[in-house]
Amino acid sequence: MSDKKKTQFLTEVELEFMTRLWELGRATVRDVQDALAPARKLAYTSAATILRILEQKGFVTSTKDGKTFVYQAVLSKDTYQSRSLRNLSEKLFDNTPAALVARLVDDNDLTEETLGEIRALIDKRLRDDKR
Amino acid sequence: MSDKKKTQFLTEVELEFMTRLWELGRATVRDVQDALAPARKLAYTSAATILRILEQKGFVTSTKDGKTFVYQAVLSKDTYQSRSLRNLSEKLFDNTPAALVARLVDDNDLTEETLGEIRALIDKRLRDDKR
DNA sequence: TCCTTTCTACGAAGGCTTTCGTATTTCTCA
DNA sequence: TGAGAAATACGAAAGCCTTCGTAGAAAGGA
Repeated sequence: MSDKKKTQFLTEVELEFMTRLWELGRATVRDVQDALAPARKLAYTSAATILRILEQKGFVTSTKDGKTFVYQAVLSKDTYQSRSLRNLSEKLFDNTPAALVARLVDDNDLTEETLGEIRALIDKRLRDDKR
Repeated sequence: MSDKKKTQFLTEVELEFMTRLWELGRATVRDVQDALAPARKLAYTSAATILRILEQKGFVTSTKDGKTFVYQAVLSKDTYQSRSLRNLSEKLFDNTPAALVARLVDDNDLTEETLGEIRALIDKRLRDDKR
């Protein structure tokens, strides 16, 4: 009666929590709460609720250690990054990844160094494909 | 008493409408409704409500043509693309655009042709920067 | 003119998100 | 063993999103 698997994407707060879980690996409610930004004062029960919801949605699993739940991400960060990029490309760039990169590199904030890194990535991928 | 300017991002349906407006330029409620996918049956009043909300949020403006409102995007698609990419990079890629591109090019769906296009874009940008 | 069509204005319903409080259970150790 | 600390379970409140219906205004033709 759990995963209805309707929602493919994380809400704002859910992403915040998943980010902590991706960093921490296995973590309790307390661990995650402590890992939030210091300014982010969230009641313990609120943190517990978010993790319970994430489990209902199938994004994390829990095992019990004594009386305490230990949570772990099921959805990997890599997978979610890919999913998010595919979605953005589809919804905002006519399913044209090159257009997405074009917009990214047009951004004035990008340093020449970053651009160089990006080109190196592409070159490597093109070389690897050749094999 | 309008733009509270809290929300920087469009909701799902708002993006759907903005996409039509970006394509149409100036458009009435009826125009936008007609431009939606045929399978997407949305009541006329629903479409009118969405456009009214978009105006409240400052994403579009309207002028009156007779008794009818004509809407037009204030937020450009380019701007919104940049904003969305910056947000994704920040929230999911540790503010590292190169990591975003790395994930994109690791995606198996990308053809060699697309990769070539992307590299050309980077090269052009690097060349332009030199001047 | 007045009837019909088309539009705007507005509110309400239902669902989801975020936050938290209360009640209950479980563990620990003095 | 029993009191206190810490965890879970659950629901409620407030706010936003999406959809639509009703009411009323505006326009135009028979």
